[in-house]
Amino acid sequence: MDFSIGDLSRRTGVKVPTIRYYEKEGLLEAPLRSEGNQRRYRSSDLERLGFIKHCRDLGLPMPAIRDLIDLSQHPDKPCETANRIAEDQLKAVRQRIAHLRKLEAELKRIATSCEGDHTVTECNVLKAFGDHGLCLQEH
Amino acid sequence: MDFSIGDLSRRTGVKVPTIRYYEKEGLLEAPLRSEGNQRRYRSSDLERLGFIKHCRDLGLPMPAIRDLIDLSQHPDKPCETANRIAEDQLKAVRQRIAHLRKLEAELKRIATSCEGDHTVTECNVLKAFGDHGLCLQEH
DNA sequence: TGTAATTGCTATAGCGACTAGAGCTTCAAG
DNA sequence: CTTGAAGCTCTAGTCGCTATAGCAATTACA
Repeated sequence: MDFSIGDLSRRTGVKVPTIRYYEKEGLLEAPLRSEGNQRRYRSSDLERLGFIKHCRDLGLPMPAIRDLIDLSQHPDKPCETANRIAEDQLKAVRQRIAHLRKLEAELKRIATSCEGDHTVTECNVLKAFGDHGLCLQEH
Repeated sequence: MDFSIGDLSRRTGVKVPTIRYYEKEGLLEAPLRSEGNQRRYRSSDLERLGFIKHCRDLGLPMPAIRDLIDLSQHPDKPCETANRIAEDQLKAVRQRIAHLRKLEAELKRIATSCEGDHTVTECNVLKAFGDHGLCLQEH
């Protein structure tokens, strides 16, 4: 019913300094302290931190997480904002995948352009790194 | 035959402060200066900056670019290092794609979990963001 | 109860790769 | 010759942590 910051860390997989950082940034509320000034958390904090962790794992930036937390404090509001955040993040992830796929294609070409042992002067890899014109597509 | 930093910027698409930053970091050599202390570049600098730009566009971190530049200064060395850098980057890109694909799947599920108008209390999107247990796979 | 190991505290600085701003000087065009 | 754009240096900010220093509190075990 009452965890140290280390307990919280072990249970969520979020590192101790990161937990303190989240508190400073206002994602976690400042908890009560022990007589010796150490943080003492309750299970609601554990839940909150788990929420944050999952969101971070999904790639949400901290302002988006803040918005979601604010939203969850107002149970009667419509949940459009949550939907929009999820959709925006999905779009962002898809864009990043598309970009990385292009990079993958170029890097595959570059990495296989230099067969066998060469010296630097004749190295196609170095040439390919230097010359955007050799690329198959924009990236 | 002799460019200002702005010329260099326009020709390569690298922003002016970024060019100065590359110089500070040793990726670009410090160029000669005009009488009024402004940087004057030659076409070799243009080439070098183009190389750096292309590498950055391909996602190479600056230390890898430094290694490639060092390598290109020693034309007689074997080009293994260049090959390794290209392969490492290709591997890294593929890993990131794999990770983002998992995120994409989860976010798709989350973003479509809440049909129609709800209030926050009944919002499946918020629930899904909070609960890793609902995920279809690890991510 | 003593003490040693572990965990906790605050505050500050560093990471990577820029980007923004302040306050000044130089340059190019008309 | 003036005006406005472009250049200069230096510092600080971005994001999401992570590391370090130098302490204080807690816990485990003898």
